[in-house]
Amino acid sequence: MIGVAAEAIEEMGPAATGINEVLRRAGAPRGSLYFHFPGGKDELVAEAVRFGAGRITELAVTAADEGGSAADVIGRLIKALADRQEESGFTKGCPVAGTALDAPAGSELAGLCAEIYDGWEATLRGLITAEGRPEALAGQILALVEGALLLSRVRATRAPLDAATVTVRTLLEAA
Amino acid sequence: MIGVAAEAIEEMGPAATGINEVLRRAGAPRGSLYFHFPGGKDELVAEAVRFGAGRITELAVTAADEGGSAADVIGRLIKALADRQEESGFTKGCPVAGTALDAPAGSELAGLCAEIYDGWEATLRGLITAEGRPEALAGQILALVEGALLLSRVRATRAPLDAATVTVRTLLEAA
DNA sequence: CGGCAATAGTAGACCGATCTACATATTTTT
DNA sequence: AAAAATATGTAGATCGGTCTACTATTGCCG
Repeated sequence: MIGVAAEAIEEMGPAATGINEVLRRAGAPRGSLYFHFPGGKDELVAEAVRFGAGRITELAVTAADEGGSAADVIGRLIKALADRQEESGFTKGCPVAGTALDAPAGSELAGLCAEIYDGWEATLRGLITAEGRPEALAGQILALVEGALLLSRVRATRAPLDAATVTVRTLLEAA
Repeated sequence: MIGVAAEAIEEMGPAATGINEVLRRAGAPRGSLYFHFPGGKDELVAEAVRFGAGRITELAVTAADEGGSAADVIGRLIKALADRQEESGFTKGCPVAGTALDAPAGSELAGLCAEIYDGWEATLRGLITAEGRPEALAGQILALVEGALLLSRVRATRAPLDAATVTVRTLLEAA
Protein backbone atom coordinates (compact mmCIF):
# COMPACT_ATOMS: atom_id res chain seq x y z
CA MET A 1 0.00 0.00 0.00
CA ILE A 2 2.89 2.32 0.80
CA GLY A 3 4.34 1.51 -2.58
CA VAL A 4 1.11 2.34 -4.36
CA ALA A 5 0.80 5.59 -2.47
CA ALA A 6 4.41 6.50 -3.19
CA GLU A 7 3.85 5.95 -6.88
CA ALA A 8 0.69 8.03 -6.99
CA ILE A 9 2.23 10.83 -4.97
CA GLU A 10 5.28 10.95 -7.19
CA GLU A 11 3.04 11.18 -10.23
CA MET A 12 0.61 13.84 -9.13
CA GLY A 13 1.53 15.17 -5.73
CA PRO A 14 0.17 14.38 -2.30
CA ALA A 15 -2.78 16.77 -2.42
CA ALA A 16 -4.14 15.28 -5.61
CA THR A 17 -3.66 11.75 -4.36
CA GLY A 18 -6.86 10.74 -2.64
CA ILE A 19 -6.91 7.87 -0.23
CA ASN A 20 -9.78 6.42 -2.22
CA GLU A 21 -7.51 6.26 -5.22
CA VAL A 22 -4.77 4.60 -3.22
CA LEU A 23 -7.18 2.04 -1.79
CA ARG A 24 -8.58 1.29 -5.20
CA ARG A 25 -5.15 0.83 -6.76
CA ALA A 26 -4.01 -1.32 -3.86
CA GLY A 27 -7.21 -3.32 -3.76
CA ALA A 28 -7.39 -2.76 -0.03
CA PRO A 29 -10.41 -1.90 2.05
CA ARG A 30 -10.75 1.30 3.96
CA GLY A 31 -10.45 -0.26 7.38
CA SER A 32 -7.01 -1.64 6.67
CA LEU A 33 -5.57 1.77 5.97
CA TYR A 34 -6.65 3.26 9.26
CA PHE A 35 -5.54 0.13 11.08
CA HIS A 36 -2.00 0.29 9.78
CA PHE A 37 -1.83 4.09 9.64
CA PRO A 38 -3.80 5.47 12.57
CA GLY A 39 -2.49 8.90 11.66
CA GLY A 40 -4.53 8.81 8.48
CA LYS A 41 -3.43 10.39 5.26
CA ASP A 42 -0.65 12.43 6.82
CA GLU A 43 1.03 9.33 8.12
CA LEU A 44 0.56 7.48 4.85
CA VAL A 45 2.07 10.34 2.87
CA ALA A 46 5.06 10.51 5.19
CA GLU A 47 5.67 6.78 4.90
CA ALA A 48 5.27 6.91 1.15
CA VAL A 49 7.82 9.70 0.84
CA ARG A 50 10.25 7.82 3.06
CA PHE A 51 9.71 4.72 0.97
CA GLY A 52 10.19 6.54 -2.31
CA ALA A 53 13.32 8.23 -1.05
CA GLY A 54 14.66 4.86 0.01
CA ARG A 55 14.37 3.57 -3.54
CA ILE A 56 16.45 6.47 -4.79
CA THR A 57 19.01 5.90 -2.07
CA GLU A 58 19.24 2.30 -3.27
CA LEU A 59 20.09 3.55 -6.74
CA ALA A 60 22.82 5.69 -5.22
CA VAL A 61 24.23 2.77 -3.27
CA THR A 62 24.27 0.63 -6.40
CA ALA A 63 26.07 3.36 -8.30
CA ALA A 64 28.61 3.74 -5.53
CA ASP A 65 29.25 -0.01 -5.34
CA GLU A 66 30.68 -0.06 -8.83
CA GLY A 67 33.48 2.22 -7.71
CA GLY A 68 35.39 4.81 -9.72
CA SER A 69 35.75 8.53 -9.24
CA ALA A 70 33.05 10.71 -7.69
CA ALA A 71 32.13 11.92 -11.15
CA ASP A 72 31.77 8.32 -12.30
CA VAL A 73 29.53 7.39 -9.41
CA ILE A 74 27.33 10.47 -9.73
CA GLY A 75 27.18 9.97 -13.48
CA ARG A 76 25.91 6.44 -13.03
CA LEU A 77 23.35 7.62 -10.52
CA ILE A 78 22.07 10.27 -12.88
CA LYS A 79 21.85 7.69 -15.64
CA ALA A 80 19.86 5.41 -13.38
CA LEU A 81 17.51 8.28 -12.53
CA ALA A 82 17.06 9.10 -16.20
CA ASP A 83 16.38 5.45 -17.03
CA ARG A 84 13.81 5.25 -14.28
CA GLN A 85 12.12 8.40 -15.47
CA GLU A 86 12.09 7.36 -19.10
CA GLU A 87 10.73 3.91 -18.32
CA SER A 88 7.87 5.43 -16.37
CA GLY A 89 6.85 7.57 -19.32
CA PHE A 90 8.25 10.61 -17.56
CA THR A 91 5.75 10.41 -14.75
CA LYS A 92 8.38 9.68 -12.14
CA GLY A 93 11.02 12.15 -11.12
CA CYS A 94 12.06 12.78 -7.57
CA PRO A 95 9.66 11.17 -5.09
CA VAL A 96 10.32 13.98 -2.64
CA ALA A 97 10.17 17.12 -4.76
CA GLY A 98 6.44 17.20 -5.36
CA THR A 99 5.70 16.72 -1.70
CA ALA A 100 8.34 19.24 -0.67
CA LEU A 101 6.65 21.89 -2.81
CA ASP A 102 3.15 21.03 -1.65
CA ALA A 103 4.00 20.87 2.04
CA PRO A 104 3.26 23.98 4.10
CA ALA A 105 6.42 25.81 5.10
CA GLY A 106 7.59 24.65 8.49
CA SER A 107 5.30 21.63 8.59
CA GLU A 108 6.33 18.22 9.81
CA LEU A 109 6.20 16.96 6.26
CA ALA A 110 8.49 19.73 5.04
CA GLY A 111 10.90 18.80 7.80
CA LEU A 112 10.91 15.19 6.65
CA CYS A 113 11.67 16.26 3.09
CA ALA A 114 14.48 18.47 4.31
CA GLU A 115 15.95 15.58 6.26
CA ILE A 116 15.93 13.37 3.20
CA TYR A 117 17.67 16.01 1.14
CA ASP A 118 20.20 16.52 3.90
CA GLY A 119 20.93 12.81 3.87
CA TRP A 120 21.49 12.74 0.14
CA GLU A 121 23.68 15.81 0.31
CA ALA A 122 25.77 14.20 3.04
CA THR A 123 26.28 11.17 0.84
CA LEU A 124 27.42 13.38 -2.02
CA ARG A 125 29.68 15.29 0.32
CA GLY A 126 31.35 12.07 1.37
CA LEU A 127 31.99 11.17 -2.24
CA ILE A 128 33.53 14.42 -3.31
CA THR A 129 35.51 15.30 -0.20
CA ALA A 130 37.20 11.92 -0.51
CA GLU A 131 38.77 13.36 -3.65
CA GLY A 132 39.62 16.65 -2.02
CA ARG A 133 36.90 18.67 -3.75
CA PRO A 134 35.22 21.45 -1.79
CA GLU A 135 32.30 20.13 0.21
CA ALA A 136 30.12 23.09 -0.76
CA LEU A 137 29.77 21.45 -4.15
CA ALA A 138 27.59 18.70 -2.72
CA GLY A 139 24.55 20.92 -2.28
CA GLN A 140 24.98 22.42 -5.70
CA ILE A 141 25.21 19.04 -7.38
CA LEU A 142 22.08 18.00 -5.54
CA ALA A 143 20.31 21.14 -6.72
CA LEU A 144 21.46 20.56 -10.27
CA VAL A 145 20.18 17.00 -10.30
CA GLU A 146 16.85 17.95 -8.72
CA GLY A 147 16.41 20.73 -11.25
CA ALA A 148 17.33 18.41 -14.10
CA LEU A 149 14.78 15.87 -12.85
CA LEU A 150 12.15 18.59 -12.92
CA LEU A 151 13.02 19.80 -16.41
CA SER A 152 13.33 16.31 -17.81
CA ARG A 153 9.92 15.49 -16.51
CA VAL A 154 8.01 18.46 -17.86
CA ARG A 155 9.77 18.21 -21.19
CA ALA A 156 9.43 14.45 -21.36
CA THR A 157 13.00 14.06 -22.48
CA ARG A 158 16.05 12.82 -20.65
CA ALA A 159 18.29 15.43 -22.25
CA PRO A 160 18.60 17.70 -19.17
CA LEU A 161 19.60 14.76 -17.00
CA ASP A 162 22.11 13.46 -19.50
CA ALA A 163 23.62 16.91 -19.81
CA ALA A 164 23.86 17.13 -16.03
CA THR A 165 26.33 14.28 -16.07
CA VAL A 166 28.89 16.35 -17.94
CA THR A 167 28.07 19.46 -15.93
CA VAL A 168 28.88 17.57 -12.74
CA ARG A 169 32.18 16.51 -14.20
CA THR A 170 32.96 20.07 -15.18
CA LEU A 171 32.14 21.31 -11.71
CA LEU A 172 34.29 18.70 -10.01
CA GLU A 173 37.25 19.40 -12.27
CA ALA A 174 37.00 23.16 -12.02
CA ALA A 175 37.10 23.22 -8.23
CA MET B 1 -8.08 37.10 -8.61
CA ILE B 2 -5.36 35.64 -10.81
CA GLY B 3 -2.80 37.12 -8.47
CA VAL B 4 -4.40 35.55 -5.44
CA ALA B 5 -4.61 32.20 -7.17
CA ALA B 6 -0.99 32.43 -8.29
CA GLU B 7 0.11 33.08 -4.74
CA ALA B 8 -1.89 30.20 -3.30
CA ILE B 9 -0.74 27.80 -5.99
CA GLU B 10 2.88 28.74 -5.49
CA GLU B 11 2.52 28.10 -1.78
CA MET B 12 0.74 24.77 -1.75
CA GLY B 13 0.30 23.51 -5.28
CA PRO B 14 -2.67 23.60 -7.60
CA ALA B 15 -4.41 20.50 -6.28
CA ALA B 16 -4.48 21.79 -2.72
CA THR B 17 -5.69 25.21 -3.81
CA GLY B 18 -9.48 25.19 -3.77
CA ILE B 19 -11.43 27.74 -5.66
CA ASN B 20 -13.35 28.52 -2.49
CA GLU B 21 -10.09 29.50 -0.88
CA VAL B 22 -9.18 31.68 -3.82
CA LEU B 23 -12.57 33.37 -3.83
CA ARG B 24 -12.41 33.95 -0.11
CA ARG B 25 -8.95 35.50 -0.29
CA ALA B 26 -9.93 37.62 -3.26
CA GLY B 27 -13.26 38.62 -1.76
CA ALA B 28 -15.01 37.65 -4.96
CA PRO B 29 -18.23 35.71 -5.45
CA ARG B 30 -18.41 32.37 -7.15
CA GLY B 31 -20.30 33.61 -10.15
CA SER B 32 -17.57 36.00 -11.13
CA LEU B 33 -15.05 33.23 -11.43
CA TYR B 34 -17.09 31.24 -13.91
CA PHE B 35 -17.93 34.39 -15.83
CA HIS B 36 -14.30 35.40 -16.30
CA PHE B 37 -12.95 31.86 -16.52
CA PRO B 38 -15.54 29.72 -18.28
CA GLY B 39 -13.02 26.91 -18.29
CA GLY B 40 -13.30 26.67 -14.53
CA LYS B 41 -10.42 25.79 -12.29
CA ASP B 42 -8.20 24.50 -15.08
CA GLU B 43 -8.31 27.82 -16.83
CA LEU B 44 -7.70 29.73 -13.63
CA VAL B 45 -4.69 27.60 -12.77
CA ALA B 46 -3.24 28.10 -16.23
CA GLU B 47 -3.69 31.86 -16.01
CA ALA B 48 -2.21 31.92 -12.54
CA VAL B 49 0.86 30.02 -13.64
CA ARG B 50 1.29 32.34 -16.60
CA PHE B 51 0.93 35.32 -14.29
CA GLY B 52 3.39 33.98 -11.75
CA ALA B 53 5.90 33.17 -14.45
CA GLY B 54 5.54 36.70 -15.77
CA ARG B 55 6.58 38.10 -12.40
CA ILE B 56 9.74 36.05 -12.50
CA THR B 57 10.44 37.14 -16.04
CA GLU B 58 10.14 40.73 -14.84
CA LEU B 59 12.84 40.04 -12.28
CA ALA B 60 15.02 38.68 -15.04
CA VAL B 61 14.44 41.73 -17.20
CA THR B 62 15.30 44.02 -14.32
CA ALA B 63 18.49 42.09 -13.67
CA ALA B 64 19.43 42.27 -17.34
CA ASP B 65 18.76 46.00 -17.55
CA GLU B 66 21.57 46.73 -15.14
CA GLY B 67 24.05 45.31 -17.61
CA GLY B 68 27.35 43.56 -16.92
CA SER B 69 28.50 40.08 -17.80
CA ALA B 70 26.17 37.12 -18.07
CA ALA B 71 27.38 35.93 -14.68
CA ASP B 72 26.57 39.34 -13.23
CA VAL B 73 23.07 39.37 -14.64
CA ILE B 74 22.30 35.81 -13.56
CA GLY B 75 23.78 36.50 -10.15
CA ARG B 76 21.48 39.49 -9.68
CA LEU B 77 18.51 37.41 -10.79
CA ILE B 78 19.35 34.69 -8.30
CA LYS B 79 19.70 37.28 -5.58
CA ALA B 80 16.31 38.71 -6.45
CA LEU B 81 14.80 35.24 -6.31
CA ALA B 82 16.38 34.60 -2.93
CA ASP B 83 15.13 37.94 -1.62
CA ARG B 84 11.65 37.16 -2.81
CA GLN B 85 11.72 33.76 -1.21
CA GLU B 86 13.10 35.01 2.08
CA GLU B 87 10.59 37.84 2.29
CA SER B 88 7.73 35.42 1.81
CA GLY B 89 8.89 33.30 4.74
CA PHE B 90 10.13 30.68 2.29
CA THR B 91 6.67 29.94 1.02
CA LYS B 92 7.42 31.20 -2.47
CA GLY B 93 9.86 29.52 -4.77
CA CYS B 94 9.23 28.98 -8.43
CA PRO B 95 5.60 29.61 -9.39
CA VAL B 96 5.82 26.95 -12.06
CA ALA B 97 7.62 24.08 -10.35
CA GLY B 98 4.81 22.97 -8.07
CA THR B 99 2.33 22.92 -10.91
CA ALA B 100 4.78 21.21 -13.24
CA LEU B 101 5.17 18.35 -10.77
CA ASP B 102 1.45 18.06 -10.08
CA ALA B 103 0.38 18.18 -13.71
CA PRO B 104 -0.29 14.85 -15.39
CA ALA B 105 2.41 13.94 -17.90
CA GLY B 106 1.44 15.11 -21.35
CA SER B 107 -1.38 17.31 -20.14
CA GLU B 108 -2.11 20.76 -21.45
CA LEU B 109 -0.91 22.21 -18.16
CA ALA B 110 2.37 20.33 -18.37
CA GLY B 111 2.81 21.72 -21.86
CA LEU B 112 2.31 25.24 -20.59
CA CYS B 113 4.93 24.73 -17.90
CA ALA B 114 7.34 23.34 -20.46
CA GLU B 115 6.80 26.38 -22.67
CA ILE B 116 7.57 28.71 -19.80
CA TYR B 117 10.77 26.87 -18.98
CA ASP B 118 11.73 26.91 -22.64
CA GLY B 119 11.27 30.67 -22.69
CA TRP B 120 13.45 31.17 -19.66
CA GLU B 121 16.10 28.88 -21.07
CA ALA B 122 16.07 30.81 -24.34
CA THR B 123 16.66 34.03 -22.42
CA LEU B 124 19.59 32.48 -20.59
CA ARG B 125 20.93 31.12 -23.86
CA GLY B 126 20.89 34.60 -25.33
CA LEU B 127 22.84 35.93 -22.38
CA ILE B 128 25.59 33.36 -22.41
CA THR B 129 26.04 32.87 -26.14
CA ALA B 130 26.61 36.62 -26.41
CA GLU B 131 29.80 35.93 -24.49
CA GLY B 132 30.72 32.92 -26.56
CA ARG B 133 29.85 30.35 -23.91
CA PRO B 134 28.33 27.05 -25.07
CA GLU B 135 24.59 27.30 -25.36
CA ALA B 136 24.11 23.91 -23.71
CA LEU B 137 24.92 25.63 -20.44
CA ALA B 138 21.62 27.49 -20.45
CA GLY B 139 19.54 24.46 -19.58
CA GLN B 140 21.96 23.42 -16.89
CA ILE B 141 21.94 26.83 -15.26
CA LEU B 142 18.16 26.77 -15.34
CA ALA B 143 18.16 23.35 -13.70
CA LEU B 144 20.63 24.50 -11.08
CA VAL B 145 18.52 27.52 -10.18
CA GLU B 146 15.29 25.52 -10.08
CA GLY B 147 16.92 22.94 -7.86
CA ALA B 148 18.35 25.64 -5.60
CA LEU B 149 14.90 27.22 -5.32
CA LEU B 150 13.52 23.87 -4.22
CA LEU B 151 16.25 23.22 -1.66
CA SER B 152 16.15 26.75 -0.30
CA ARG B 153 12.45 26.42 0.21
CA VAL B 154 12.38 23.13 2.07
CA ARG B 155 15.33 24.14 4.19
CA ALA B 156 14.02 27.63 4.80
CA THR B 157 17.40 29.15 4.13
CA ARG B 158 18.73 31.08 1.18
CA ALA B 159 22.09 29.36 1.33
CA PRO B 160 21.58 27.06 -1.68
CA LEU B 161 20.53 29.99 -3.85
CA ASP B 162 23.42 32.17 -2.73
CA ALA B 163 25.82 29.33 -3.43
CA ALA B 164 24.31 28.91 -6.87
CA THR B 165 25.56 32.35 -7.80
CA VAL B 166 29.16 31.28 -7.49
CA THR B 167 28.45 27.92 -9.12
CA VAL B 168 27.07 29.72 -12.16
CA ARG B 169 30.20 31.82 -12.34
CA THR B 170 32.36 28.72 -12.11
CA LEU B 171 30.41 27.04 -14.88
CA LEU B 172 30.63 30.03 -17.18
CA GLU B 173 34.35 30.42 -16.62
CA ALA B 174 35.13 26.74 -17.00
CA ALA B 175 33.48 26.40 -20.37
C1' DC C 1 -5.21 -32.63 22.44
C1' DG C 2 -9.31 -29.74 22.18
C1' DG C 3 -11.80 -25.73 22.85
C1' DC C 4 -11.85 -20.87 23.85
C1' DA C 5 -10.53 -16.26 24.13
C1' DA C 6 -7.82 -12.63 22.62
C1' DT C 7 -5.67 -10.41 18.99
C1' DA C 8 -4.71 -8.91 14.21
C1' DG C 9 -6.48 -7.66 10.23
C1' DT C 10 -10.13 -7.26 6.58
C1' DA C 11 -14.33 -5.41 4.78
C1' DG C 12 -17.45 -1.94 3.76
C1' DA C 13 -21.23 1.12 5.21
C1' DC C 14 -21.62 5.68 6.67
C1' DC C 15 -20.76 10.68 8.24
C1' DG C 16 -19.97 15.56 7.84
C1' DA C 17 -17.25 18.63 5.28
C1' DT C 18 -15.57 20.33 1.12
C1' DC C 19 -14.96 20.38 -3.64
C1' DT C 20 -16.05 21.99 -8.56
C1' DA C 21 -19.48 23.40 -11.31
C1' DC C 22 -23.74 25.23 -12.73
C1' DA C 23 -28.26 27.95 -12.35
C1' DT C 24 -30.60 31.81 -11.14
C1' DA C 25 -31.21 36.46 -9.72
C1' DT C 26 -29.45 41.23 -8.93
C1' DT C 27 -26.67 45.10 -9.66
C1' DT C 28 -23.76 48.04 -12.44
C1' DT C 29 -22.38 50.07 -16.73
C1' DT C 30 -23.00 51.80 -21.32
C1' DA D 1 -33.08 48.85 -22.36
C1' DA D 2 -29.17 45.80 -23.42
C1' DA D 3 -24.92 44.03 -22.00
C1' DA D 4 -21.52 43.10 -18.55
C1' DA D 5 -20.43 41.72 -14.29
C1' DT D 6 -21.63 40.65 -9.65
C1' DA D 7 -23.84 38.01 -6.10
C1' DT D 8 -25.85 33.87 -4.14
C1' DG D 9 -27.91 29.31 -3.98
C1' DT D 10 -27.50 24.76 -4.77
C1' DA D 11 -26.51 20.24 -7.02
C1' DG D 12 -23.76 16.21 -7.16
C1' DA D 13 -19.52 14.17 -6.47
C1' DT D 14 -15.62 13.23 -3.67
C1' DC D 15 -12.89 14.09 0.21
C1' DG D 16 -10.72 12.20 4.72
C1' DG D 17 -12.18 9.92 8.70
C1' DT D 18 -14.93 6.96 11.98
C1' DC D 19 -17.70 3.21 12.95
C1' DT D 20 -19.28 -1.59 13.43
C1' DA D 21 -19.21 -6.25 11.83
C1' DC D 22 -16.75 -10.16 10.12
C1' DT D 23 -12.69 -13.54 9.52
C1' DA D 24 -8.43 -15.68 10.46
C1' DT D 25 -4.74 -16.55 13.30
C1' DT D 26 -2.47 -17.15 17.59
C1' DG D 27 -1.73 -18.52 22.18
C1' DC D 28 -3.54 -20.00 26.57
C1' DC D 29 -5.42 -23.38 29.60
C1' DG D 30 -7.86 -27.40 31.01
